Amino acid sequence: MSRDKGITSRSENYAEWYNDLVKAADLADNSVVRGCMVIKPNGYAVWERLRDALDNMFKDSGHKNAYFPLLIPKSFLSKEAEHVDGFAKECAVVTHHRLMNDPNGTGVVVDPEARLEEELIIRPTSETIIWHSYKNWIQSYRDLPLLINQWANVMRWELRPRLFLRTAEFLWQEGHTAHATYEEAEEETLTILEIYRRAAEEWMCVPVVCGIKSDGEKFAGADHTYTIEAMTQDLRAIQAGTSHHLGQNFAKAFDVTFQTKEGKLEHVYATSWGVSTRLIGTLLMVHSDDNGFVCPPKLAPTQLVIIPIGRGEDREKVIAKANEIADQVSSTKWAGSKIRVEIDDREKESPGFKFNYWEMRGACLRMEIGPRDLEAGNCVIARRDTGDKETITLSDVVSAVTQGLDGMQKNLFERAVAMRTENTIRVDTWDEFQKVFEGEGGAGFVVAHWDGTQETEDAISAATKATIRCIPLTPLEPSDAEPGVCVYSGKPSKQRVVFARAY
RNA sequence: CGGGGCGUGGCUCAGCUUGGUAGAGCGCUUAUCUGGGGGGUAAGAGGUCGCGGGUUCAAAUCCCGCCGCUCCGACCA
Repeated sequence: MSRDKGITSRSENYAEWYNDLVKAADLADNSVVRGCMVIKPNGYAVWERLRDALDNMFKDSGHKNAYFPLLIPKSFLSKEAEHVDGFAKECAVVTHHRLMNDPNGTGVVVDPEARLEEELIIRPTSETIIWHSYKNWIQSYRDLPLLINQWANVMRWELRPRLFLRTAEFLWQEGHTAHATYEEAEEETLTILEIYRRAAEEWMCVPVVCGIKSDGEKFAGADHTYTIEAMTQDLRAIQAGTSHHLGQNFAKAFDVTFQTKEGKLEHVYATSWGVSTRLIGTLLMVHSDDNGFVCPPKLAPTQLVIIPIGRGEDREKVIAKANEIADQVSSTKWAGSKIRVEIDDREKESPGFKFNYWEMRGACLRMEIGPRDLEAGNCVIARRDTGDKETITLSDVVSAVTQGLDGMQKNLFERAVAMRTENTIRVDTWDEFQKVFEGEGGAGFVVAHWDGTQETEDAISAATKATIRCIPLTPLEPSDAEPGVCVYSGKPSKQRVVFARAY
């Protein structure tokens, strides 16, 4: 009885599949305002888990949360030259503070009398407003390091929005730290990069390449940028998180100095780092399938769904048993929190409908229990990632569930690693390089030598639409770190870098 | 900013060429049978046809103007 699932298959149209998936999994809607996104409870639940995991790691490494305001004076943006270049083109601007009834008709219009003396921008990122504060917060070396994070929304006026991957408004965290030395700031950026790697790999089951961005791809206003890069099922790269060493650029722009032990006045060194709701998009693109959302157990809103089967007297008995099992399982802890269980006892929907429904929504494990099972003292547990069904005795339910969750968390990561490994290739000639990127879609990670120049990077990108995703911190294979010759220019190259088409 | 496409129940769309009482599927409500991979039957509810003007006895349909959305291109820590 396989019917149209309502989700376009990945092979048919990957972009369409993604859109269908977000809808079918009930994660988010487009808002009436282009580019803005309504995050629905099922989607927000995933974000909350991820946010909590990250927040704990930030706190454990000495960071404190604070909150800086949404609106920034327009003049602040231009204090750091590269920064304004990077963001000016995508800023929403507040020009007025009042509306009035339309004198010529119905509705309201902007009151021309209420123009702001200085226009405000809605933060595209908060460096400027934060460094304005830091100037007053920091006087002595004793005030350092200053380790602050904030959870906030930001707005970048995107012309080509896609739910979660690129929206005009998005949720994120942005860390902003100040340090006495370059080296300390460097250590901070790498500490955070490691936290991002762990969030991706240990929570999201998404393997990432940790690396440094080329100058062309670094953050506007940074000295250098570190990144974690993941590979999606359509073989593109996606930048999942960045950590920037800002040098003294912002300290100089906002005149943030501190007095050293020796009594000298010096500019502080800064970092900033962020991950956003784009991580949800990354998660979807890496694991989900043609039946819907596949969610790593640690992040899943529903880890076990129980579907009671049967009618009349049977139904009552089965539901009673289901509740008993749900209580037992949900009082058990897995990976540090109580197992999230739901019983789908809706009467009208058929069992088959519910199977599909929960698969779309990303439930990790499904328990089917009916009159036949009750008599035999059994139930059936199915796993979302593999589709495997197993009959188990009721006394083993708790261990079967925890093993199922363990197995799925492990399998998703291993599967993603395998996909990445299969689609990472080494290329040494320009002919071959171009051939790999023929056509429109992703072509995996291409690990090739690069002469280190911006001109070459631009030329390669213009010819193939592939960009340098990063220079890996740890070579993917030991030989990647050996010198060679640039795949494009033939000039000397220190090591191989990762090229890909990117989101 | 350039080029295409589309606006009709909650959703997806048909109807428009050739003007004549607004339709289908899905979803929703109620009843009933059903139930281990998207069930069946029956009865219902729900629409100023994007907005404004024009032509006409009569406009979802023809004409003019506007608005909105969307796709492609350009752009994008």
